[in-house]
Amino acid sequence: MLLSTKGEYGVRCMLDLAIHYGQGPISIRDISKREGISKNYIEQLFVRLRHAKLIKSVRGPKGGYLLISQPRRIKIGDVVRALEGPIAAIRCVQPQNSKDLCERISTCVLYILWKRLTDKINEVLDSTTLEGLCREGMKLSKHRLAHPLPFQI
Amino acid sequence: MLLSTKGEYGVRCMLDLAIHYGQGPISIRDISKREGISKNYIEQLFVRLRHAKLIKSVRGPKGGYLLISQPRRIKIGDVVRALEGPIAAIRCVQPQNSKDLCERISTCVLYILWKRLTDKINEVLDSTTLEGLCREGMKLSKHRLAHPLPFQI
DNA sequence: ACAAATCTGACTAATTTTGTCAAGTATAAA
DNA sequence: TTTATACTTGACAAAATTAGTCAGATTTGT
Ligand code: FES
Ligand code: FES
Repeated sequence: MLLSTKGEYGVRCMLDLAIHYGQGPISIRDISKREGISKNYIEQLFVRLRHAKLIKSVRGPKGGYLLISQPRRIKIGDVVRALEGPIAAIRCVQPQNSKDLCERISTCVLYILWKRLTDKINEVLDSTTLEGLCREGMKLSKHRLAHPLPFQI
Repeated sequence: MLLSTKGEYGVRCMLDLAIHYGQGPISIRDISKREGISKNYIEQLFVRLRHAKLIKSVRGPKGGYLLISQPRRIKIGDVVRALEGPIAAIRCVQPQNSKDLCERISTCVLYILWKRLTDKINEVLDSTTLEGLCREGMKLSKHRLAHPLPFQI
């Protein structure tokens, strides 16, 4: 699997924030209820997202989290990378420490393949924004008017 | 990371077999030396590859492993899936057991994204064959004639 | 018989994942 | 000013996965 629950849940939470964009701070408690993800775990994810400057926090009562910029400006790739670290097919394409380095990169035919795959993955993730997902979701929900929310997550 | 060392090393070994295709059985000992991967670990990987009918074995002295079909017939996707199981962006796209299932698939806007990403990944992996890699490798080695092998792994 | 090789299953240390928990700090509202 | 709300931080830990290792059994060419 490319993503762990960190990435999966984190993107879900960011989409939740995007849906409620412009409505003031959204509390973790509310997100937790809607998405069915543990409050404590969301806190952990939001540490990373805040550190990556994708969200900001408001403390105190009526506080919560907000997207730091418009949903149209936030690429899913940014969210995923903030949560999971660099996305790559194998280690040597995005080396994190010295032991990830291959010495034969310049002549390695497989490196070319893994690099091509890595680029494709990031391309897909970076060609989708939170706003794009919101729009797709609204289109989906038009076909199922019974549902109370604008669309399901 | 999309692939663990199982996938990374396994593809390396399969490419090694492809390079020596038509030269009779190749022993794990030789592959281990060339690729710098533990003999014991390669044995484990080859269990999966044999079970997936990608390689066959010849026992006894002068024995070893051979590709079961021509390098042009073997897609990297087949190799990777044999080693790592189904390749997917997140669990619910290729559910392995009941707890991987999401109940909201039909209305989930994120499922659409993860599915698109998963398809793209498999598309890249399935559009490359072992022969393709061999050819690319030979092209690379033409530019570095000093090297003893046809090309480096 | 012997040696070269595959084959099998058990075992394990290290790491990552998937969280939980407790004790803080900041602040808006009463 | 008090209080309740909500973010913040760091520690902790069970479970799963990764990345192998190892011992022994089996097969077979010479
Ligand atoms: S696998 Fe890293 S350079 Fe070949
Ligand atoms: S994440 Fe599985 S259906 Fe939405």
